[in-house]
Amino acid sequence: MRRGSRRGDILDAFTAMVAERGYDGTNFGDLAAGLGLSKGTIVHHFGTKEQLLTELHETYMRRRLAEVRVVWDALPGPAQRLAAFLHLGVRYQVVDRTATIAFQREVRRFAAAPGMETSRGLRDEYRQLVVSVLTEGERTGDFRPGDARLRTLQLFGSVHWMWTWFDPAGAEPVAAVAASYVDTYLGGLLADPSRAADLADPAGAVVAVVDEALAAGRAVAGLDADEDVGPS
Amino acid sequence: MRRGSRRGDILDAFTAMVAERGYDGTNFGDLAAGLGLSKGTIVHHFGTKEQLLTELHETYMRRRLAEVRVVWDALPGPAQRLAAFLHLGVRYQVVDRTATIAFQREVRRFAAAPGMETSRGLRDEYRQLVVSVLTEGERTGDFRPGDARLRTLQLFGSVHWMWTWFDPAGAEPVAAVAASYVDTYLGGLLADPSRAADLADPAGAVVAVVDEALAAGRAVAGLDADEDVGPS
DNA sequence: CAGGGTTGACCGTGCGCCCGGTCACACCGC
DNA sequence: GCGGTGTGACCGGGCGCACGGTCAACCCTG
Repeated sequence: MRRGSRRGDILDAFTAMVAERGYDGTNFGDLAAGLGLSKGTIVHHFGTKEQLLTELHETYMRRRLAEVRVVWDALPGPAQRLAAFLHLGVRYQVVDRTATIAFQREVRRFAAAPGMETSRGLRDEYRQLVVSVLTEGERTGDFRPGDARLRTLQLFGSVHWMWTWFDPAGAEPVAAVAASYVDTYLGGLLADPSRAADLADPAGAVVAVVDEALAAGRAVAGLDADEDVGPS
Repeated sequence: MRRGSRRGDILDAFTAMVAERGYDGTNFGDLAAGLGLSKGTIVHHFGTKEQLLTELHETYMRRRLAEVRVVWDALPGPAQRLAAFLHLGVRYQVVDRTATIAFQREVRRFAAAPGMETSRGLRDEYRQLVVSVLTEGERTGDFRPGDARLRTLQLFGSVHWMWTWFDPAGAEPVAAVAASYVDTYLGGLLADPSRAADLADPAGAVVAVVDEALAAGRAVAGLDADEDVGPS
């Protein structure tokens, strides 16, 4: 609505194209053609292709951190918090799908790129939150002792791999995937594994908070519907 | 040492470059320069860049399936087999590192590409083995009931994400990572979680078989040392 | 001398980015 | 109200380059 709606359109289209084709496969020509404007206009707004990517990454991570803040405040215990993180991670395959794919498919490649310091900082912040939840849970005795960093990376891996196979139009609903992941993962961590079922339950308290966080996030972003962009 | 040493050299160099820069970042010019020959020679041997990638993928998957066959024969129970799969998956970050990174960093992108049918078939075969181990283990009562496919994908995810962060020269030895992953994952699956520690143990029976399988695989490939190629 | 291995000049294409310029509009003193 | 001045979105052609791939000729080796 404001000045710069054009800018937003360009970033959105860029995001969609990166999700479909990857960064290298995305070019100004097709992007401009799809938007009905010229290559020069895109350059005018963003300067370089790299800048487009930087903004994509930063806005993405900021949305994620905002959501985490909500669950963090609403859920006290480390077990609930960890379960919520996992539920959230899985939900991104549907909630903010296009951006999620665009972001996840090549994160590693751009992690060390110049100009990406900010977004890398945000990612570190996110990861650190999970690590601290794990160490906290070990301290309280909720979790069996173990390496918090490795466990974090194990969790991140399963979530970051999802864009690879998950089909939002498929038979398997996201909630079911999240439930399965939480059940298995938390089952392996909890000192009392019988608690896992409750934390995984799609109708349980944890998921209720997760839904709330996602709704809040969508409100901030301006309720952009998540279209069904499938990567190629 | 290998038949068509020239061809082998080119494929090895290609693999190393893809691991470092990705497929798009890999070009004939640099590749040829690095090998001390001309672009034309590479084209003469392989025809297209795509062909290089196809061979990389197929040889990679064949090596992996050969290893799996060894553990499959040596280990009877589903719990042991599953643990061995995970140990193997983690070990690839060191054993066949360069090829592993070249393979994993963009698998998804080329999954549906024409000419990749064979390698995709091999990947399906590999995945199906894990799924069948999981269903078998559920039948025998070793594992708690759950969705075998989702659990497989969860496992694959954590393993496929490793190239992203694992540093073979770092303080954390692979065996420790594997132990942690197995302990957590199997702990979440087993009807009797106390069995997990034994399956994860780096000095245990499962790992012994895994080592054997990897040694056998390396013998077939012609004992190429695994250099420390770090992705960028 | 046959034929595979190798060369290096060359081609066509696609892409990121630049740049001179148009146009609509807001703001100004008069 | 009106000419003048500035601003910023947008255009579109094109430069320069890098890359995948071609090709005709050369050089060994058996």
